[in-house]
Amino acid sequence: MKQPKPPLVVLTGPTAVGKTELSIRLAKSIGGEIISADSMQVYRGMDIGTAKITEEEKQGVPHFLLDELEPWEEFHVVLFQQKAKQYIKEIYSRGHIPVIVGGTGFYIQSVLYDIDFTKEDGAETDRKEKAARRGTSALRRVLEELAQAKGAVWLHQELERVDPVSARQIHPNNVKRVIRALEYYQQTGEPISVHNAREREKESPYAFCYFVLNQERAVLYERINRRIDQMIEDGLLEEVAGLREAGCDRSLVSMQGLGYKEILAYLEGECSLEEAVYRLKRDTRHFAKRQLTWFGREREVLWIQKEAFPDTEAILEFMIKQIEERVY
RNA sequence: GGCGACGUAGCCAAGCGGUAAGGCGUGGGUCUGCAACACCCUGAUCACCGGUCCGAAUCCGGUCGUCGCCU
Repeated sequence: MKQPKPPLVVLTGPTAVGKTELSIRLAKSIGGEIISADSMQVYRGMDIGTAKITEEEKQGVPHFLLDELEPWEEFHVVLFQQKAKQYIKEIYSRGHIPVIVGGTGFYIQSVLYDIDFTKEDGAETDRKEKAARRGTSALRRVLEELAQAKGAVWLHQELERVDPVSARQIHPNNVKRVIRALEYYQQTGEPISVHNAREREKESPYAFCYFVLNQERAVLYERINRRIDQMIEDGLLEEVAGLREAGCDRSLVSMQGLGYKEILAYLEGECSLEEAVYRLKRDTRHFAKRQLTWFGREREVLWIQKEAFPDTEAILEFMIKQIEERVY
């Protein structure tokens, strides 16, 4: 007799496609509680630039992983996964269905396939460094310095030596990933390519529905452009200026978020406001495109092409039907 | 009407006789502890016609177009 898998609903899609609004309607009709899978909305005080849902818009639906950290705290997949799993458990205990909503595909993947991040001891050994250096491990720092001093090609050759499979998969210029692979190998003695291959085979522990809301590219881009103009009107400049006064600078992961790094560049006199807005729009469009490629390679995804439905009601109906078939 | 400048991919733009740099945008892709990150791939025969030359985007002539100045 096999245990029935617990239910899980995922609603994602490129930025500005309209996930938030739909998520509330969905959660209300299936008795769901929402877990945000968004690497920037976890931060307090970053509201306008992340297009965070307001209290009012939540309409009483519980939300998690929103406003849980200060902008100078670190956040990454592993943390996300830990917290999300905890919340999922709690939601089950209330007899509700967890609905993961957000555009960070990597985060979604980490819980959906319960990717194993525990092999490494990095998190332990770094603890004392963490406070000072934003969680950058000593080993990682050494590798970063080596990359700086000896160059990307040299570093890549080091990887070639210990993990030729990864070396072939990671472009030499992608220093960040080369470092990660090297770091993994040095900490575990196992090539990360072996780990990745293993994790990739995993079957999800959940009975899930993975919805990707999408719409015609041109329309989406238009929405993005408009949304950014709106953010400026709503006071994005003030929001970023406030964070800056609070001591946030561009070295913070949070300040690398779209809308923050561009406006910070403007506030620091690096470019005109017009230029900053132009870059922000462009980078956001690029981001949406990258999100779509990501979802395109995920398995078992249910695409919802907006223009194929007459209205939101019809989309909701489709989603509920899918959930009934697959999740219960 | 006259004089001058210019006309290179969707846009910006180098080249100035030897067989088309680069940037941006666009499109595609990678990603398993920084992921709203990082990274990779992606296009033209040079307005048109004729001439000179072994060879022309590059020189000459003409046509068309754009811009500026002048009457």
